[in-house]
Amino acid sequence: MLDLKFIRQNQEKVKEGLAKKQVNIDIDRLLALDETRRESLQKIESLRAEQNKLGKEDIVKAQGIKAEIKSLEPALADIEKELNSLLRQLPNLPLDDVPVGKDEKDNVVLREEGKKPKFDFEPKDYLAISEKLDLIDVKRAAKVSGTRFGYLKGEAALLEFALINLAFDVLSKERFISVIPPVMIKTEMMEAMGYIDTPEDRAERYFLENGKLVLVGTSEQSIGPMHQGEILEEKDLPRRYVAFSTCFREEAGAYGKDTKGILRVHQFDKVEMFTICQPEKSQEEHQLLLKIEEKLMQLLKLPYRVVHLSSGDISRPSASTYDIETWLPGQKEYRETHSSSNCTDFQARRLDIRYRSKIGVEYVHTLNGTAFAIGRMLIAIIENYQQKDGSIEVPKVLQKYTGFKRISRGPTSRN
RNA sequence: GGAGAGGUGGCAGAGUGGCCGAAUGCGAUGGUUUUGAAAACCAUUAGGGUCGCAAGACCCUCGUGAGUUCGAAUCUCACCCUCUCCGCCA
Repeated sequence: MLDLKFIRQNQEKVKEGLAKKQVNIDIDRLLALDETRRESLQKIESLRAEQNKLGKEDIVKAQGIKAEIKSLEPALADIEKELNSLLRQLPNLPLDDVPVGKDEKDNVVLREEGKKPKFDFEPKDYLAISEKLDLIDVKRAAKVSGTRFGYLKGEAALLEFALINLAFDVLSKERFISVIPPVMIKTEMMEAMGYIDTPEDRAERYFLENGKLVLVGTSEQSIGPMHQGEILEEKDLPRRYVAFSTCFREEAGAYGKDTKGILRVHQFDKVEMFTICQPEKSQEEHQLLLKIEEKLMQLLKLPYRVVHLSSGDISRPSASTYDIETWLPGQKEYRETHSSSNCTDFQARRLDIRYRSKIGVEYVHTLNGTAFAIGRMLIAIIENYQQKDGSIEVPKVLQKYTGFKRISRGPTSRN
């Protein structure tokens, strides 16, 4: 949510920002409503003041004022309803350094890092490799759950635990607080996080039958509301969390896209970072999250590139987003594996998370970033670490967690 | 799932129709004292909104929402949450 006062005082800036985000909302209508609201409010408040002053001195007159207030209130309520609904529809505005553009085609590649592996054979696609080694079973998953599901089996399952352990080890050292959060949250919390404001957004969520709960699409949605309604002390900031959770996504807008394998599935596990900080520190914090993501990639020795998303491609709550795309030699392209966003005070306003500084009480900024999205990391590891003989080498940093160095057919093969 | 108790400021806790945005204690902040600290003492200390250049004035908020009343933390209803006991259960 944007600050109404800010909108009032920066009309052109807001309109510009909305245009950059490819969103069309009538700001003039919003401002007109705001104007009427304040007029109406003044009238009602002065009546109330009069009523309060009267006390029990003139009960008949007080009754008259009461009736008058009652007659004015419905109009105000209507105005506020429309005003709030308009306010809710506004996305966060992009920061100044965000590349202006329509969609993902306008994203800007900032840099490429790591060495792409060289093969003296034609590298295979992760599905082909993992089918042979019986690591990923999408056929049986389709039988049991439908399309866009998968079973991770054998070493793939163990590799997931290794990745989780690596992420938690690295992030604990950075003083992140480890969390395993609920994956079902109240719809009002999902709303406060800014993920069900539009019909398209709603279609992406799994709402539970009881109507009160919704499955998270990322643990960010569960961690953010932890501090809902709280006023934090400045000395407790930044507050950094690392959370592991399963994530659930309808992938409603993705018909026909990435239908094979486990690149885009309804359910996957993810280690996610979420931090809360002072407004003036959020850009720096965003760089920290990105740096940690890159560090994790470097530990795995995976080739990747960093992309600054264009204004038209970033999510509603975000003011600036960097993606990390990892090189997949089997598919000969970079695919998104990480995403980190600075949501500034957008979520904090709706969640009502503030902090107390010397100057006063102010809204915090919230940020989130992927540590590891497990499925996609498995894909990246399998394709980058594949060997000529069809086996997969385990990245060195993970070996101490897995206990094995190579995944190949042999005594471990299963049915 | 059944029975009972309860939700008040940063925390603890009083308050059962106007004198209450709210006693008291703790904490926090500033000050006095001290070589420094502690202790003691003094002062300040909820959030939001409207108007205003400002000083300030006024309005709203005691889990949430509706209601009764000239007037609600206090009475009524609904909902949410927490705790205790019983049942069930990984």
